[in-house]
Amino acid sequence: MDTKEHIMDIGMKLFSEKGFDSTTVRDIASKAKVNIALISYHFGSKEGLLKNIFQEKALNLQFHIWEIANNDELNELQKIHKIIENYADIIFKNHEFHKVMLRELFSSNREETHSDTIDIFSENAKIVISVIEKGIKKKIFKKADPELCFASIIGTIHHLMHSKILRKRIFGGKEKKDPIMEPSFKKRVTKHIQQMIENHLISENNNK
Amino acid sequence: MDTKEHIMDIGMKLFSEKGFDSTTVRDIASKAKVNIALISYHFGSKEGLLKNIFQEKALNLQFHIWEIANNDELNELQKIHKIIENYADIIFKNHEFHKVMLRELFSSNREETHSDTIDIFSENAKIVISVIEKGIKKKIFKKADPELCFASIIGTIHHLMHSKILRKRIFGGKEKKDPIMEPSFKKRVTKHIQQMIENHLISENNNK
DNA sequence: TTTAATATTAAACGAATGTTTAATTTCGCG
DNA sequence: CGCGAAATTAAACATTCGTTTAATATTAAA
Repeated sequence: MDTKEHIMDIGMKLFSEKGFDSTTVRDIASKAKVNIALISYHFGSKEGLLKNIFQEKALNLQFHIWEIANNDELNELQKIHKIIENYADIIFKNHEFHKVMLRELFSSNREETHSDTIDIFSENAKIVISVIEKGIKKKIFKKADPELCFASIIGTIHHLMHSKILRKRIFGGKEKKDPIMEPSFKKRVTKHIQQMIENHLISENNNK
Repeated sequence: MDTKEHIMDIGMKLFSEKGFDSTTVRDIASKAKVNIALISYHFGSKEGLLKNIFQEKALNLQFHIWEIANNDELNELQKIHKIIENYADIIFKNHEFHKVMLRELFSSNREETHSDTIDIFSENAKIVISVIEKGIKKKIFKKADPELCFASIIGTIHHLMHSKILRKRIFGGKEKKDPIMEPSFKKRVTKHIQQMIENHLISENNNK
């Protein structure tokens, strides 16, 4: 049973690096040092492996946004801050699987994983957007574009997750090493997005 | 010679929809209603077709960021605004090819197009970042994270470009149609990013 | 019209893909 | 130990992929 987990681990890594279609079962088998047939044996098929990975890893990627949005002890600004922190936490922690998910979101080659991902994303989007809308209604926030605020929050994180090379080049310092594992980088990203969104939603600088 | 252009057009559309690896030469040939052999005949190979598309379309995607950054008649805030407008203009106008480029950026399966894209992106990044840094030095901008500001600008646009389905769901209104061709949508995106970045870089709300 | 280069076609090619088969090994349990 | 189920293996499988071939059609110039 250890083999199954091992294959899923290697598979996820390769899928996140090269994409599902460009990863062959022979790639996975050789890197995992198991026989090719084991992928079909354990998961039915290559796509079955992907679905298994989704089923197991998607649980780790549950954003508890709904709970934050419905926490009466927080005002809307605090909610947005918490949501941003939560997003960054979870995505950084699961960045490999998250990249697999993003790929499934952006291509529609496999219907099931594609629509699963869409559901997760648009569900979260709706919640965040409604929090911003409520903040605007309460006049805690000034007028803004809630849908695009969400796009900026999630888009910033995605952009940093997506390309390891760009990340190294721009944030890796002189040694050009990948900063994604450093806690300071996650903090830096979180703080930037929080400040940017707060400045945008709160500041008095009401340039129409 | 018309055939060549036609194949490139169909190829770009399919590459942007399904990705290079998942698009077969038979897909392209049947959708373009030409013989399969013509792709190899005209472009040498499937990858040759991609490179040809890059060579032709990348010219349309030249961001004139350098010119904006070195325009002495603009202050740093105006430069940033113009750069954002320029980005949105060009990417919206070439969103299909831009998606192909993003895919090449995010996967490293084809060395040439991959590194080409990296160069374009990191070059632009450096220019935008240096403009923000200069603005901070001049005290036009308050302290901020220039690298992450760039990530937010480009990440917001990318996020909107990348998934047609999410775009329809969130911005398509009740009919759920793709807003990407509507000029009002581009304006809306441009204005949002400009305001957000301005609020972030200018506002007096100096939290932290 | 003739001719040679170019463009297009149908068919086949070899290589690589995901999957299956059948034999073998490993393992848990009486 | 002995036995049956599960795991693993090597080999072959059919299919699909990008590409090539050789024949035909089209074009443009002499």
